[in-house]
This record gives sequence, structure tokens and C-alpha cells, in this order.
Amino acid sequence: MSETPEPSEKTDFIREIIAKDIAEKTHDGAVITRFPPEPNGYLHIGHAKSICLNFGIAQEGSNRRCHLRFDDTNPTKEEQEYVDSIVEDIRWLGFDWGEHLYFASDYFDQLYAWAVHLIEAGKAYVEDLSADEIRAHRGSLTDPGKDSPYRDRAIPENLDLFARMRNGEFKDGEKVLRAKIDMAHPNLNMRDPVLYRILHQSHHRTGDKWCIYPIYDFAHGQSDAIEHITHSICTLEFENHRPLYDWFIENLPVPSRPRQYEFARLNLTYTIMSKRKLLQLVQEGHVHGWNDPRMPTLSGLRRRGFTPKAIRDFCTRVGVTKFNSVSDIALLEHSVKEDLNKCAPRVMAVLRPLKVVIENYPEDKSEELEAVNNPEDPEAGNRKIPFSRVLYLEQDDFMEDPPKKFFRLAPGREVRLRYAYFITCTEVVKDDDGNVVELRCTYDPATKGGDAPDGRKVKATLHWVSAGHALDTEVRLYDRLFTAENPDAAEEGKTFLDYLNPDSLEVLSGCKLEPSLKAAQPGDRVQFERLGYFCVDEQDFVPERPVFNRTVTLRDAWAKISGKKR
RNA sequence: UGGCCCAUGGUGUAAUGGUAGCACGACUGACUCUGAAUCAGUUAGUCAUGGUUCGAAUCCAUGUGGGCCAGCCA
Repeated sequence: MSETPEPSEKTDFIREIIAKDIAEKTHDGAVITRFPPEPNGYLHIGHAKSICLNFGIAQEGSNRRCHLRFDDTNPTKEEQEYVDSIVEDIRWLGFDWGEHLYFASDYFDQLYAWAVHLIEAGKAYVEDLSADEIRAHRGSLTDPGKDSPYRDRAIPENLDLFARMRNGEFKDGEKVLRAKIDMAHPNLNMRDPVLYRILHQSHHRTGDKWCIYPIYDFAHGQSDAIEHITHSICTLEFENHRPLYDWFIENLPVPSRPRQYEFARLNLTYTIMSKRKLLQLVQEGHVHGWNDPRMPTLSGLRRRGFTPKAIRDFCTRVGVTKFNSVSDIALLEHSVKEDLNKCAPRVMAVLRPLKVVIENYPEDKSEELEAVNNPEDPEAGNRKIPFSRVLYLEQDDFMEDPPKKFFRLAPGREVRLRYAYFITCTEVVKDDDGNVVELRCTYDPATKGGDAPDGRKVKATLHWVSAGHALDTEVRLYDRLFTAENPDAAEEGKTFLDYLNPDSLEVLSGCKLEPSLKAAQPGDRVQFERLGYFCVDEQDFVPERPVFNRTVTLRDAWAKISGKKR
């Protein structure tokens, strides 16, 4: 499906650290990264940034690789469905982990052994306090915490209790295993963090083997060490966890010494990125599933018609820094347009048809006209499109009483039909309510192909479709899901849901497309000339009658002049 | 009187003590059988105040502003 990603030419602070590490042979010159999703939701464009970073780095030299590791330490939230979608989405983006597919749950035995090791070293203890009591003992951001009364339990007792936790002798929440570090530490993560909790819950991979599960902090760094990860790249909110990450690496007999680095996650205007909120949109039916074309998920973007290349290009354009920023969605749109402009075949489609009768064109005649498939790609060749007496034009391309800057069709005015003829509007037919329902025109046979032998010019070239030959189908117009630039920054009493764009989806039926489109296959991407880039919906595909999704509009100078919305 | 991190045009970023550059957007214009694309141009920036230095976006100090942290989530 997707080509091999091109190595990034841009550098960033992480790549600079790596270059330095290689020069100094810090990890014997090896670079091993990992992408560690939790299988509790679908991947989104923010994950793409991390994927492109981690897998990208691995492609930029020898002695490198990137692992895919599922961080599946919480069976209450994780499901196989998500594992499958994540695998599919990363592959689609164009990356490959070879045989290096791992699961944190693969390491549960080792992690358990290391927990025992800490207990034996007097660096961990079984806690009897409840979650509430632990919180109360933790202190606050400004005040130190207090030691738990169970903090100095004897090692044999801790060992016994922890074994019994594992054996299922206690209920959920009854006990936890904690590290013994420093209850007065200014970094709250170091105030005797929980290592293991009891969860009588079967796991999507280990089934009912375990009823205790390690917490993220106790699993992540050690998993990195097991896999000999050299550079463990995560987002900024884990910065505060780094001292703990390092503490485990120092206090456990781990096989390697990975280092953690943090970068700013991606934010996009008019978009939310929180998995929790995306899940809410799905569950409450604000969108039609994780792969709804309005979703910022990779599966949604794919269904919308975005290319893997465009997403990768976007990710290199936004860069990698430690500064929290919000990228303009226009940058993402630019990346798709740039890619699609080069590779999407041009076709003609009339979305809101206005019937046009060419009065001096014979009723029984039709002819085939030559059209260029892609002016940006000579290899794409030509095709034939049928022309006849009755056509459809876009409603927006006609105005009965046009303002000065409107170049398109109007009464008495001559325009060009792309690849066909010059036509002149001679009569406007209206219904009882005064709506324009049909146009009567004449054509100039001498302008066949679109050029006037006498050299006369027209100011507009319009797309059109022959009525008798048209493919009649559904087209879905997608727009941004939110009306606010930052839906997360909701004002008093509102939530992100209050900024949902009521016009994010407009379903058009009775669209008239040129007949060549009957052969379109799921996922095919084309440009409807003068309108935008569209792709064949993969989910609701019907042979001979494909449904099209709008990926993105073309730049529209007239819309700007007329003040119309996008 | 908590700790850690961060600050460059509207937006995303580069400049690693030596001419503040690139991209997106916006705006002009050229070209055009897509009011597209393309091309040319315009617009606009170092958070503040001190200090170090021949020279500071870069180093230091203070201030301001922002982010993260008190899950038995990740």
C-alpha cells in the first residue's frame, strides 16, 4: 500500500543527542527506539508524530531499529481490537518493526521477579492503606508526605504478603506493593510510588494467569532495558517520571541502561487529541466510529483520503521540540494537497447539478472528447469523456445577476466547458418559486476541444457532466469537526462538545460524475476539478456506484471574494 | 517559600557566541482550458529588565508568561 518513507533531512534535539551518542559510542553505537502504544484506543495524528520520530530515527543509519511494543499493563482498558487497529495503522503509515513486536505483558514474570528483588533489598513494601489513605499520606505539591505505618514491615513479611497478593488471596485494592524511596521528595512520583496493584481481571493476552499487574512506571523502563532500547522517547508529561525511571534502572539488575527523552506532543487547531475524548465522541454517537472521516485518527484520515506520505511529510514539517505548541490544521491540509496534486487523476463531477440544454446540439448525437488525466503527471495519459445535448453544470457556476468579479456563466455570457466547447447562455428557466431550474444555451461547434479558432477568450472554464452518461451517486462533504480553534479551552460551563461543528458532514445525493468513475475502487483518490480531492469510501463501497468522501477542498479564490465559507 | 520543563513573525520551526533564515497562512502580481497548480513579490519575530562579552535569540541573574505533577491510568 505505501512506499518506503524517505529519511528525514531535518534534525532536532533528539537526533542531535543520538548523533552525539553515536560519536561517543554511548550504547556501543547502537540506536534502538520503540513505539509503545497502550491498546486502549485507536492511533491518531498525534501518535503519527511519535511513530515518524521513533521509526524514522531507526531508518536513518545502520545498527538501528525500532520496536513496536504494546504497553498492556492495565487489563481494565485494553482490548485486542485496539491491538489489531494499531498494527494496521502503523503499517499503513509505512513503517515496519520486522520481528520486533513485543508486549509489556511478555515481561510480567521478569517484572515480578524484579519486584521481589526490590523487596529483598528492602526497597519495596506491601501497603495495607487504602487508595484514599495513601493519597492523604502523599502530602501535597507544597507539603511533604508522611510515611505509611506499613513502610517498615519486615522483609520476610513483605515477601509473604506479595506472594499472597499474586495468589489471589486479597481483593482488588486491598493491598499494593510500593517502592520505598522518599515520602518528602519534591517530585511526587518519588514518594513511595505504587508498583503493583491487585486487579482480578483477565488480560487480553495473559488471560487469568495474573491478578496483580505492574503500574506503568514499574513496567516501562524495565521493558526498555529488556529490549536494550537505547533512546526511550516519550512526551513531555513523562518528564516528571524520569527520576523514577532512572531509579528503577539503577536499583534493579537490568540488562541495559536505556535513557528517556521527552518531546512535545502534537496539537492541532480545530482538533482534539485526547483518547478519552475521542472515545467519548464515538460512544456518544457524535461521529460514526473511530474511522469516521472527521476523526483525527489514522483510520479516519485514511478513510478521508489522506495519504501516508502526506502525514509523514506533515510530521517532519512540524518538527520535534520541547515547547508545547499548536500546529495549524492548514499545514496538514497543505501536505495532502501537495501530495495529491502530483498523484490524483483529475475527473469532472457536478455536486449540485443544474440542468443545461444545448439547443443547437442535435438531440440524438453524442461524442467523445479527449481529456488530460493529470496535467502534473504526463505519464497519467488521457481519457475520453462523453458530451451530449443535455448536461449538468454546478449550480454555483451560474448567476442570473452576477456581481462584477463573477467570471462564470450568466445570461448572455460565453464560457468554456472544459475540454469541450464554448457555450453561451440564452435563456433561464425557473420554477413557480422563481428558482433557476434549467439553462438554455447554444454552443459554438468551431470551439471543439476548448479553443476558439478566432482567438477569442472567455474568462471561465467550467466543469460539466453529460446527463445521459452520468454516474449518479452520493458524495460526502466533510469539514472540520469543531468550530473552535481550541475545543479543549472551553469557556465556563461549556465542554468541547459545545464546539462540535453542525456542518462537519454534508451528504449530497444525486451528484453527477463522469462515467469513468464507475470503475473506481475503494480508497481511490481523485481530484474533482475545481472542487477538491475526493476518495472512494472503503466502508460503504458499492461496485459501479462508489460513494465519494471529500478529503480537502481546492484553494478557492472566488469563495474568498464572495465571502463564502470553505 | 513545592519541584521539573519551556519561551523566535498569525502558526510551526532554524540559527549550537558572529548577517535572525525556512515553511504554512494572509496579501499583491504573472501565468492559466481547473478562480487549481506553478512562479515572483509583500507582510510580520528573538517575553521583559539587567549582566558577561569586541559581539547575545544563544551564556548568567531576576522577573513575567505558559506547560506538567498530589491515579491502585498511561
